[in-house]
Amino acid sequence: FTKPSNTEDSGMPVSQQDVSKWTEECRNTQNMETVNGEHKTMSMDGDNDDDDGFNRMEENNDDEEQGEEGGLGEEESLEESPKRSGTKRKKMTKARQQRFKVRRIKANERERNRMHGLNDALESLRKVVPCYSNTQKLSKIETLRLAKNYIWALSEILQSDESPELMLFVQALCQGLSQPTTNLVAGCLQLNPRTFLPEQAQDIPSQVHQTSTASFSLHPSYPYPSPPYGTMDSSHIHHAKPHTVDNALEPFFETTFTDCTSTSPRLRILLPKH
DNA sequence: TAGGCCATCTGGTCCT
DNA sequence: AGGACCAGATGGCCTA
Repeated sequence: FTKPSNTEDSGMPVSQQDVSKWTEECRNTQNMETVNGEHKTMSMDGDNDDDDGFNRMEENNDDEEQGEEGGLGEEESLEESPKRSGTKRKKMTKARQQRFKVRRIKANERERNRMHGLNDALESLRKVVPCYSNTQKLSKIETLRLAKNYIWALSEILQSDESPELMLFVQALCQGLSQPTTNLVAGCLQLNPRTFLPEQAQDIPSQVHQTSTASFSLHPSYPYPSPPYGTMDSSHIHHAKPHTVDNALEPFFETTFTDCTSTSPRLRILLPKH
């Protein structure tokens, strides 16, 4: 996290005392916008007419006659169509300004905590998805995509009586993933990504597809758009370290991944005991 | 330097 | 009224 430039060394307020501290700081530094000419608050409409909360708070400190009118929700009348024009703007008393600041700071803290919780959950997901690595962390989007593929692949296994083809299992795992993540998966499984990438599908012997009982061919209702994101970062190939016993897949397989290089290997799935 | 990823702030909306 | 959730905006960091 990089704190706003005008917060200097105070850091972000994370506690109640920080709230009051930062509130005072905001009062002294006008707002986050132009103290040093660098850090601007967001103006969604781009009109830059000090229509955001902090600026609203600063504009009418001397106006006390407006009254409370029932609280903070009215600092901006929603039914006022020209509310962004800057012509009609509710003026705020000092008390309302102060409450607005505190409320916003508290909301920011809640939002931070919420996102931290989300990230924690994502990290937990990374650990149970194939190819967990402390050094080469999957991005959020790739983690979600891989998890989705993983769930789908495992569900296919459950519906099948026979153990799946490793190659097709990995192929299913990597559907829709970026090249770097595919390489990472391959590295974790000690496979050559060329052997299962969709564009190299013709390299796979046809009998591999046909002998597969747990078909991991593309799911009919399973769109796999080419990832428009991410660079085809070859560094992932270099950084990808083959995982063996500490891999997240290990609990599900009897064999280690060093066995995966054998011809047409079959996975032996250990289904969870109920 | 551009692009990807990320954390944070923010305002809006919905729900309790 | 206040909290949760969401999406847009912004800027920092990293890497090719």
